[in-house]
Amino acid sequence: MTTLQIVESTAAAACCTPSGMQVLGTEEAQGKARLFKALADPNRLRLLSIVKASDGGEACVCDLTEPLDLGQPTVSHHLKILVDAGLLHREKRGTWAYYSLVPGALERTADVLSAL
Amino acid sequence: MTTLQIVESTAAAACCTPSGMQVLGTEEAQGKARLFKALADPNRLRLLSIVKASDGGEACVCDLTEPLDLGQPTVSHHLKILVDAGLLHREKRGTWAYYSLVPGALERTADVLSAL
DNA sequence: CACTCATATTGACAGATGTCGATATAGAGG
DNA sequence: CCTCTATATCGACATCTGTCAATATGAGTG
Repeated sequence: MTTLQIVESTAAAACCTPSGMQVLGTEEAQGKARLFKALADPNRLRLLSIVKASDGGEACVCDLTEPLDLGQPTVSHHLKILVDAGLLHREKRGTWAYYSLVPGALERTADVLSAL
Repeated sequence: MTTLQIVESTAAAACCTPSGMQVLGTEEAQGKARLFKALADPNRLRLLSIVKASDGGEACVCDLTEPLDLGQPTVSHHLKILVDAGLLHREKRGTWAYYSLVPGALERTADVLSAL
């Protein structure tokens, strides 16, 4: 039975683990779980994938409804979750809403795993 | 409106995206979502973190119950989910069950994100 | 075998989540 | 102003999920 030190980085930036054995604190874990919750749905993964592969790196809702075979309200709902998670960026131009990957967001999420 | 090619890698290994614009297929997305589902809980993230930081890279249930402030059945339940997701390895020695990170599993999961 | 300790499984239940249909909002064009 | 068209929000519903208490399993020990 080893004693582990629990680290709660109160502020946002959880950078460069100092040293010693440290473990995710409750608050940190909640924040990171929120990120993975956003990724924990096949349709949302496909949304990210389609947006990433789209011309110009952006897509509007009407481009996303058909390939997912979901209703428009459902797609809007998933997009909102991805935006709230900081993974997608939303820009309204005229009647259309264009969604694009937040630069580096996926990479930062990947780093969370390596840094676990 | 751009036409995107949907790729369904029937077999397991989804390596080296050939070229062109490609998008996660339904089946692939489900499999990958299952992975992230396992990570989409703060207590499971803490479990991974504690196991990783533990002496010898392994911990038994009794080491994990207290820091999480959860009942033993609940911890067992979370551990099972992580094992089923291929993230943790379970080895029974005597009365105790020792859990350890599956080597490279977190890194492979991180790669899924970059490869989205 | 009887007893204990560590872990797993079961059943129940509250709360979260994904989906849809209906409706609201809001910009573009007549 | 009225009408499209694109998107967002709302309300409802079935399903999934995290948690616990109770119980089962199974190894070690007297």
